[in-house]
Amino acid sequence: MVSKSKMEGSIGAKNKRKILAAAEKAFATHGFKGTSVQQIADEAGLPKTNILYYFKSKQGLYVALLQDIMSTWNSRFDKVTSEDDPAISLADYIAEKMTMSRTHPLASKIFAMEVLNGAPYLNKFFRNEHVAWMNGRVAILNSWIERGRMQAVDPTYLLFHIWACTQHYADFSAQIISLRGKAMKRVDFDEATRQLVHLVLTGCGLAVPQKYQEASE
Amino acid sequence: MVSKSKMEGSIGAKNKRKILAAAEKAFATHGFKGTSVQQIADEAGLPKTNILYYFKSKQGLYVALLQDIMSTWNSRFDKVTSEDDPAISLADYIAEKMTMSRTHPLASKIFAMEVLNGAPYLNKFFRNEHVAWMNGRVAILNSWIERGRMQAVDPTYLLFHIWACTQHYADFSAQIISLRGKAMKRVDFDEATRQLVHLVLTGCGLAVPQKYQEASE
DNA sequence: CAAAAAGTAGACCAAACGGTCAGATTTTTT
DNA sequence: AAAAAATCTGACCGTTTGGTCTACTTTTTG
Repeated sequence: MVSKSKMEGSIGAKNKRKILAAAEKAFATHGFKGTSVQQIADEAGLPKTNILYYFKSKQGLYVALLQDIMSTWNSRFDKVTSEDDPAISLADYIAEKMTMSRTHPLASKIFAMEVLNGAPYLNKFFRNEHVAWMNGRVAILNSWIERGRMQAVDPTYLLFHIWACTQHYADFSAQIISLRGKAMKRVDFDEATRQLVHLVLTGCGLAVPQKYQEASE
Repeated sequence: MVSKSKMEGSIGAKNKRKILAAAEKAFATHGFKGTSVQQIADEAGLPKTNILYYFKSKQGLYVALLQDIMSTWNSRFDKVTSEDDPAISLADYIAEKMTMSRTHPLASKIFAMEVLNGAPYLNKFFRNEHVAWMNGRVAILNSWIERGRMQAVDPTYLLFHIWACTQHYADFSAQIISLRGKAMKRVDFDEATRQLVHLVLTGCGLAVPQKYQEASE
């Protein structure tokens, strides 16, 4: 029989997940310094000492949370090739990122705060995996451009702009809610996605795929 | 003779400016909670007690800084009318906001952090002046659309996307520097501006004005 | 079932922090 | 020059915080 002390469903693993969820909520709302271990403990329904038991320190918990967040940021766009259709690939990527902002806004906010503060814990990740990812995607975009499948825009800036717009809906939700007078519902996200897909694809000289033209998919 | 105790160049006014500049730097780098009054004092070259003398409290200083920042965010776009040219008006607005991100990145970061944390000190501003500004600009954009001077895009989402992209260059500079391998210089900002103007204007069915097509203005 | 490992929990501590206070010094006004 | 206002400064204080230590309980293992 498999040892239970290292299983997924063990007490330890369950509590770790509970703590990470509580920490995500607290850090996203008050920042790293603005969050006390006690707050996370209350949110998780556990005594403070237990948090320090499962994670060596507050910083250790934060780093673990950051890694947890980054590991969920995989996308179908990671595996797109020069043979794929530019319009559909980009539109789907934008839609995917918009869904992320709608379903995981806290993760986006924590990432944003980390980068705002100079990304002290992400700089290594940026310089390694992230640069490699970027180079790969830029190469694909350039190959599309060379083959005349899309207009000659700068791939790097294009990706920056896609990230900026999609993440904006999670990171700046407070401003968006104030200005709209109401929160963004599912249908609003769908409409924003269509607007953004139209903006980006038209801006790249691409036709907007059918499913992003009227009703949502 | 005018009383000197209330003049611009008086000791008090000069120190207040010095403190605000130091606070901007510190808050942008470490957040509100992450910044100690002592750090601001050191940065300003003044004893800690003086900071509390000029501003009642740390929070009072933060609010004063926030107001100071918001008061510098005026734009020529505020006064654009239905008679103006959509392409030039939007392109100039984008260029203006990009310049802001290049010359005042700290202000942008503090604003971003405030909104990320739910905008507790800006909600009133959002619900009043900001909503009024928004309504006015949306009306102008809609009038352009009605007259067939630009494509029928949603003005609200369009403005969100412009803000997202332009502010991204200030707020996410750490990520951008890591991915590019080097900081954004003046010429890089000019290129990014051209790319963004092209994306947005083309996406709105507008022709890109001459001065945003090749070399910078 | 007994030993070991994992998890729970209260008491406690040193450091950091925001803020106060009283008094000294400088600048401005009359 | 004297009074008044503004500015400066060190000493000090109550609170909060991250983290440790120790002891107890539960769960897992052999």
